[in-house]
Amino acid sequence: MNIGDVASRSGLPAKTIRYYEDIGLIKPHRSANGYRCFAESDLHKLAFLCRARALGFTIEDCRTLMGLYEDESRASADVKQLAQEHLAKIEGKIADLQAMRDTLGVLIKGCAGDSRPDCPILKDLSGER
Amino acid sequence: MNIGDVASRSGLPAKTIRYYEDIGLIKPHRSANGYRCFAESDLHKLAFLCRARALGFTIEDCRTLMGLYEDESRASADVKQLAQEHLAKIEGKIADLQAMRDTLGVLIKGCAGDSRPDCPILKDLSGER
DNA sequence: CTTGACCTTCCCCTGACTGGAACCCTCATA
DNA sequence: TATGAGGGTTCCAGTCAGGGGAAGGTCAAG
Repeated sequence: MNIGDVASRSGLPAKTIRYYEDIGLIKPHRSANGYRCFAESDLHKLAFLCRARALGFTIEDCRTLMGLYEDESRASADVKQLAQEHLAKIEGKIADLQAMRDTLGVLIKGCAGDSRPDCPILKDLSGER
Repeated sequence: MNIGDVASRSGLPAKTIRYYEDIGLIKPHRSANGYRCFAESDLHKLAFLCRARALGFTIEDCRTLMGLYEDESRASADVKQLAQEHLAKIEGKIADLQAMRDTLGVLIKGCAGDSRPDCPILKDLSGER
């Protein structure tokens, strides 16, 4: 398969696939004309990466996960720990964003949103209370 | 004030303050020795920026917000609209992260987390069902 | 033979900083 | 007077995960 084929079948842009080769996540062969030549196993890896990235794992996490996936003698505890640490980070981000949302919601609610200049949003940002 | 003073009083690292000058958000004067020389109004702006960034506004949003803050004839509707657009983005991010959290939570729950290799997390990532 | 779709490498760009090197300024102390 | 600590300055490079686009090679169809 050429890169366009694996791109459409894996759901990843060709640019991203080249980048993943660059950083050593996949190692496709080359045809005589210099084109990358992807095996089914490469496609499988790319789909794996696509799903892991969609779950928010970093590239380095993905590298580790692929290593665990290919290691027949892995312990599921190692995978679970990685996933739990990632989950904790996601929950931290959610909490941060929710705090922003709550503050912003209050400010927006208090703002008339008309043609007058008086605005509690700017008042808050400027430190007035 | 020197940069160290405004850094501790505004809550922003000195590096960040230099960066904000670089991109034109603030324009401190210079002393004879070449040091940046900050007025109270600069400190006020930096604190404004610090709070706006903490609410997740982008630098470009902050630039707009500062402009509105300094424009005595602004309409609060303009501020409100910016804030509402930002709120919508935050809510989108929260929804994305919650979806990740939920999926990840299910996978983690199903993983024994012991020394055996069998792992539903890897199974899911690899596309098996 | 040409056209258009595909592929290649290469380099720069993103946001919002952060780290570090190399150097300058000021003040207190030995 | 030398020196050392603790400010400050500029500039360069790196972060993360790719995206955009240029310049050029390859291939199948008409």
